[in-house]
Amino acid sequence: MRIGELSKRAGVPVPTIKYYVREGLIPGGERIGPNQARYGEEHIHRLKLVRAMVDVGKLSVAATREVLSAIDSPGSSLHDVLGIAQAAVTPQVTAGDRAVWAAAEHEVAELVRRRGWVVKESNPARQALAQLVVTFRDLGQQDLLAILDDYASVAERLAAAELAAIGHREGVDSKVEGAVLGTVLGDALIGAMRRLAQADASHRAFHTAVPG
Amino acid sequence: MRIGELSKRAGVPVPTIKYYVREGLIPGGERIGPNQARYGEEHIHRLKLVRAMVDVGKLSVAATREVLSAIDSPGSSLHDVLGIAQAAVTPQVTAGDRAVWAAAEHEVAELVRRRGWVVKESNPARQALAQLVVTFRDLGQQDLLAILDDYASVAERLAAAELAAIGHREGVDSKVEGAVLGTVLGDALIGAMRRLAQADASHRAFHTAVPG
DNA sequence: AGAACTTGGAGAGATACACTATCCATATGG
DNA sequence: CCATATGGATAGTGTATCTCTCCAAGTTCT
Repeated sequence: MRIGELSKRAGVPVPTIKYYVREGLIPGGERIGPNQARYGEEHIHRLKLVRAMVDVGKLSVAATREVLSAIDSPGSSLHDVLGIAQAAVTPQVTAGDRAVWAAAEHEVAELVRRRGWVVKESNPARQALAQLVVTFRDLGQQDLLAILDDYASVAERLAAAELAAIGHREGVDSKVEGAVLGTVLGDALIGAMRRLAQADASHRAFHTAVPG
Repeated sequence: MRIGELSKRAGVPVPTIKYYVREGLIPGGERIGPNQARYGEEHIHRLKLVRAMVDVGKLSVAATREVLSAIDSPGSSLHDVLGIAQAAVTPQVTAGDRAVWAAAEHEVAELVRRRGWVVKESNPARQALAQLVVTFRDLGQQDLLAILDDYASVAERLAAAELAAIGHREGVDSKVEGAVLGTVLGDALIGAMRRLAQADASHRAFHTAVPG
């Protein structure tokens, strides 16, 4: 198939496909002439994958490229690919006050220890969580930090469920893709779900309690 | 205090403060002359609030303005403010295939019914979730949708914990701010937590299982 | 008092990102 | 055969978030 058909079937404009090829997100077509190339089904899937990460998962094009190249690299394990995907979706934090920051990092380390989690010191999610802790404190919302453990136990359950679902699959490639998509799209998924549950909880608390 | 001191104490550059005032995120100082204005402690807090939403919560300046004006408006209830905050953090979806889309929306409605949740038809989280469902399907990851109910029950628990924590507070303003920050920063919080738990789960599954 | 600096306000410029548009020398297809 | 499509490269667009510059009017230092 040529680029026009690829564009139609994947629902992506031709110039955008060219852009993605330039940026290294998808491989170019198989060259069959000086200005002709052929594309296959795998290009369609790859294109959908890119759109899922960029549009739905809100990854930048650069982050998407990193995740995809991790998926592509043949030598890396599922665990490694997951680490790269996590790094790509975790925003870098902006540093703040030294002492406050150190305290927050220690608090995160303490939580990890309490849970019995094995997490590398270098995992960027540590800093991300520490920044949240600092932010809540700084805004006088320290009482909300009491539910950190609720978040932790819930996260544990989600991770287990996700990994179990992926474990049922056959083939490493399929597992890798599932794990990465779980990481990238899972944020949006739990976010949307949280909002539905929150709307319901808020409804219960503030409407049914006030009859007439 | 003048703008220079405000800048130092809040950790925000002077031009950025001016920009935020222009954009209506923070009120201007109390005018005490043709080119003099005075700022108070409340400006510091407001500025920190803005930075938390923009930097940590990744809200756009426009979305931040909407959330803040909801907080400011005296007539609205906690439930209303929560709805506005939710709308601000929920990304608008890009439409796709009609039939597939309707099926996904129905699936979401079914989940909501199964859970016994009371959620408005207009809640944007419905579309967001439907888009996720469509995306997973489109990528051949429909088996991952089996854990939707896990996500739902977990979300329920989080919403309850959050509302309970806020319920302990005194004063409506304090509750409102807590609820909004829970909504806006909660996404980042569960995201970071999920990554830590996932790293641990992945470690367990793929490292301890392979001795030597 | 005079010099140097700061302020408020507004418009212009800078930077980054993710596309789009244009061009042109080939190919293709009805 | 000739309008249309293609691949590849370069340039341009739109959006968002600052950041810079300017100026007249204060303020602070000495």
